[in-house]
Amino acid sequence: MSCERAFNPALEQVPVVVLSNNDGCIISRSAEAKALGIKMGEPLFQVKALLREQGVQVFSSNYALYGDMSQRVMNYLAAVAPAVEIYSIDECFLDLHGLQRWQAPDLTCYGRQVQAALLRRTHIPTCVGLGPTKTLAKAANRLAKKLPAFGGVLSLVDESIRRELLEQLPVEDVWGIGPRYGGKLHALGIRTAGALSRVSESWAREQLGGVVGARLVRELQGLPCQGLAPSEDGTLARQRIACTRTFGQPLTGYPDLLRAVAHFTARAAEKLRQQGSAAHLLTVFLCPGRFGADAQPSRAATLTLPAASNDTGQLLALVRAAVRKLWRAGTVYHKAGVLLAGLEPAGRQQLGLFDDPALAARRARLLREIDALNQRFGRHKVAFATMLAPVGSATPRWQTRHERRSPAYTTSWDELWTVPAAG
DNA sequence: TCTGGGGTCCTAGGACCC
DNA sequence: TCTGGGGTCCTAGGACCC
Repeated sequence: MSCERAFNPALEQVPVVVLSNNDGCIISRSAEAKALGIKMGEPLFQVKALLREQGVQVFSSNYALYGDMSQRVMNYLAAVAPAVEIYSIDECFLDLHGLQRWQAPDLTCYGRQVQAALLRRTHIPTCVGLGPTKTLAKAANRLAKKLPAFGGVLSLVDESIRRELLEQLPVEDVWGIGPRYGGKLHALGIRTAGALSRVSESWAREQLGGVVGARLVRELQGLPCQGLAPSEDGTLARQRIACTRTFGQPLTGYPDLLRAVAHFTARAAEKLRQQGSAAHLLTVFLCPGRFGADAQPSRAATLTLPAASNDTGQLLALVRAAVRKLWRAGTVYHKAGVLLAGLEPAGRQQLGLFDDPALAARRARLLREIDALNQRFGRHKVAFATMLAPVGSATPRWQTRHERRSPAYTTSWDELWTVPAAG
């Protein structure tokens, strides 16, 4: 929502929401939209009337824009902190050990400077939470968002402040307490983060899933149990890579389904190569409807590759076999996906007895070139034949709906932001 | 009556996160 | 009519090994 606002001043101070893929659910809301009672994750069709009545501005998600804006924010943070861990598209942990200029009581000033600089550079508003553990930093961030008096920056480094403020944080707002544990804790009389920080380790182990609960409580007490996940560029190497989509319109035909799954495979393989991995396991699944009368369980097939691969062509050969096995005539499919697991660093695969190392090197080079072309000219401009529909056919029906998407202001020459002339 | 004591690997399921 | 798409970690249990 903040990315939309950054390029469209007319969205300031009015209710704005952003939709999930396929324009299905609401996944981001401005404060004004929250105040109208619109909930996170709510299906669009259930609130359509309310949105119209209240004049809420509605956007399809625009990941080209959000991803690029996220990178700008993360790049700045990486420049001002000794180490960073990019936790999600809109969150980042900074390790401040070794930060020379700023010491404990001043860390809030540091937080304010970072917050102000981000707003100036990217127009993205942020909240900063500081603490001796990740869990306390998250708690501080949550409180900074909830209590306007702090101006979006709060430190829980000081113990007496911590004791006081953790009492004001509902236990279900603690990082790692979801709906299940939240309900359980309330039933057991633990209602705030402060109360949770005072339970014994053995009690935490018993009630909150073993070692996970024990770590959570220790972190609340200020004893670090999770370090920064190390990686050079701040991104985490994934252990699994998936690409799954609900289709724009349901599919029944085998060729349509195969083309859709082939696209997901190509995308998953790109992500795999991007992080320098190769996969041993490939899962393909096809889902009929999830809702209504003709809802059926999804069918999946997992294949083991003889040698780890990140070669789209090799993966497609297996995917083709899997789809042929899973597909049933007459079933209406709403969603499909590809999952890659058993990842290892690429290029370390044992060559089979009859594999030709020179050929493998040429394949790798070919894939690098294809990735570079698609990076420059647009996703899947160069594609494998399995992905393609006959020449001249209409837009594939499986493609995601995004009827209210804003322009890719920062990543496409054709959609650059234009500044209205003064006067 | 009496029935060892270690391991590993994999999968499914449950909890959580954004 | 219409319901997203990614991820993580842990535990228990089964199959198998010596």
